[in-house]
Amino acid sequence: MGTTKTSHFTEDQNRIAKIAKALGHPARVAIIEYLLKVNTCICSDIVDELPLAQSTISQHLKELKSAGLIKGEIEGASICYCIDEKTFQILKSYFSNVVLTVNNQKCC
Amino acid sequence: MGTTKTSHFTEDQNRIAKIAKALGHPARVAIIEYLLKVNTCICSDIVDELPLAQSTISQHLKELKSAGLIKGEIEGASICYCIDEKTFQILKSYFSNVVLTVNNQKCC
DNA sequence: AATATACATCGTAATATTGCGATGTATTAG
DNA sequence: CTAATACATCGCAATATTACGATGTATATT
Repeated sequence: MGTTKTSHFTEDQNRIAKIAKALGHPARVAIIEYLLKVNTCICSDIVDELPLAQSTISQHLKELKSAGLIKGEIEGASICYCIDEKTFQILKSYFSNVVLTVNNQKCC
Repeated sequence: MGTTKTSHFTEDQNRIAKIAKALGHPARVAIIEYLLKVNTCICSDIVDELPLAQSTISQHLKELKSAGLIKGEIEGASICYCIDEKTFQILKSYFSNVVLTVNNQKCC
């Protein structure tokens, strides 16, 4: 027990769940919002920005990257992280669709 | 340790994180999609639909409700659950905004 | 009143997440 | 070559999540 029964759900449901899960932590939301604010790709600045240890930030970045929410590119000694637009587009479409569908139905 | 440092982040970041976290499980995504499909509010049907025990479904519904993603209304002996449009509207707006902001910036 | 239906909650086992310090690896600076 | 900078990864402790069966509570049926 304790393990999510991934295989019982559709690929799409698992995909959305994985992306949502990656955003399911305030630090990771904060990282995304920071990346949006600074326009350009930044990396170790995030460690200065957030009240978390470097190793913790690194872990969060790993999760965001693995969910496709950010991209990272080696730039000399440091790594340039930035928003991965495609995945956010998926979220936008997904929720736009949900709202559209809900609009056409009455609720309890 | 092991606890999220909620207090270090903005209310908004915690709110988005909580909603995203609630969607961060394929079973809960499946529940939302099921509710979208059946148009009307349903309840114990979800137990028949998903390969999970009744107690597990009940827990998932509790999380979805606490995040504001669904509403539940007592209807005799059963409870009528349905999508809470407002929260999905928040998500739609949030991600629309992200996509808009990203569009105006170049990346690595 | 007794039973059935529809949930919610409790207890608990297995596993995952969060966070940190310490350590490892690669690039850059001197 | 050495030291510094910029990360990633490891190992651990604390806590949270997932899932289930068992049990509790409320309404509905007989």
